[in-house]
Amino acid sequence: MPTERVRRRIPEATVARLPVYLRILSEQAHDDVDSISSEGLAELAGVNAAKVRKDLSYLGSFGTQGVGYEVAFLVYQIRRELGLTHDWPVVLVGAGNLGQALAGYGGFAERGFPVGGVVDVDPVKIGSLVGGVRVRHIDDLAQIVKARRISIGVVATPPGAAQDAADRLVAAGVTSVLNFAPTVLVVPLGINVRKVDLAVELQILSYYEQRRFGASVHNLGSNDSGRGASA
Amino acid sequence: MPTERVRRRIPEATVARLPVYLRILSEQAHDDVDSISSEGLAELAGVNAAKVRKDLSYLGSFGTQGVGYEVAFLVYQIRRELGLTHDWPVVLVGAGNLGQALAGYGGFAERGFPVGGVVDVDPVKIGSLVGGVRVRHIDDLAQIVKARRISIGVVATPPGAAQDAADRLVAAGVTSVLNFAPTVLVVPLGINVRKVDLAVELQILSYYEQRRFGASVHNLGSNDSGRGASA
DNA sequence: GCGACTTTGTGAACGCGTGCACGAGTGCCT
DNA sequence: AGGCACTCGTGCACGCGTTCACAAAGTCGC
Repeated sequence: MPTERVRRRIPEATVARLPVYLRILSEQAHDDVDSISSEGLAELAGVNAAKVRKDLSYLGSFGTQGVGYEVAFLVYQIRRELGLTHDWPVVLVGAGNLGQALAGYGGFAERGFPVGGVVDVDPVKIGSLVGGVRVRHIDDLAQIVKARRISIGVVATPPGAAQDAADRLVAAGVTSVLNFAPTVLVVPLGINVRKVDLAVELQILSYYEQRRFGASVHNLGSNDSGRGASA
Repeated sequence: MPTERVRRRIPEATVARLPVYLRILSEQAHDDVDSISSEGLAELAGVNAAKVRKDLSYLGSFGTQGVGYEVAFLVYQIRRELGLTHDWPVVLVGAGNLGQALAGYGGFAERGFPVGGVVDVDPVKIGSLVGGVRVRHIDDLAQIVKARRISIGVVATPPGAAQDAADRLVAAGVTSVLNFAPTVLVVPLGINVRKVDLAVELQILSYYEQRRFGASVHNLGSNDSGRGASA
């Protein structure tokens, strides 16, 4: 451990939960709560208390036995670990129905991900304002990415154009992609992709709904889909 | 195994992949491909071939050794397993920015999840058309759910109203909830909840972006975020 | 028909994440 | 000062999902 301390690898499952803890803790801080136990945080997050403690232990030993965690300090530590100490401008590819909603959502900038640019291929859309940002041609992508030092791209195109959008984003220098198109993106090694797919989510729900009646009563009783709280 | 054959439990991870397989297979069928190997399907889905075979084996033994799987037949079987042999109308709570985009998206109805109703609390929005559906007051929720036999609800409200929306959905008889609000929903046992949270996804990407530079070069090389294909 | 080739289905090993249980540290009350 | 109640951090065992590897089974060419 020289100047920069060597950080241990954090399990992916834990990384996925940290943002949830962060949001809850931020709310608690806003409500002037200054201390919280793993039990309390666990209940608000809908998970096991032991899991909360183990998750937080990956960041360091920040709790005080007999008391709990100092909310403000935890917020700071999680934000630091998630890299949220500075903004991450994103570039949005696709100014259609979904793209406009995302740009206009506002929750982006608020949480540290301002829309640094919106591009599209459709000449009709270019020049129009979407979420306060002027839509530019997709050929300007590389320029926008470099000028604003953007490393996260959001794909909100129709399925057929998604792979091309991803290719252009990667070519432009983006290293993380959030994909809203119902398409499997193929990207070079080292590029991080996450997907948000409404149809998939609905079809998963459909499976459990169908199973609710299709199987025997015995199965229904032991159905694991009945986790009390979820998010 | 009497009249209805007893179906073995399918792992949650597999259930989450089946919709992806289904989409790819549907595309292949549309392109007049009538046979596909686990290897071929795996490449298109960005996963391991063995995983594809094991996933499909939960549905039954549908492949032919030396040949592969008949695309049309697989499509039928997966659709049946996911409960997609009939439509699942959904009710949308919240006719704001996101709600309108979702209703207008079109991909819902196309994939078997027609918008059977849209409700909101805002008197200004009630009566307006969103995605071809007239917005009604949230007090009509139970009536809509019962009339259309809806079992899936979509929460697209601001965070503060999400829990109330979920409570009303459950009270109205909905048994599956898709939550777009950045809130942990607490629901009774037996109710299935899935979440779609943009901020969480972006923050996860942020973590790996930050880690790309923060840690040592050694860590960078063995960074598991570099999975080649993803979706 | 028969042999070489292809591909499935699955047993088995491995690795990761979850949850339990408990030692150890901290604050509070008497 | 001492005891008690509370809570963290973590070692450990368990279970689930992934991956490998291979026998079984089918196809294709000759």
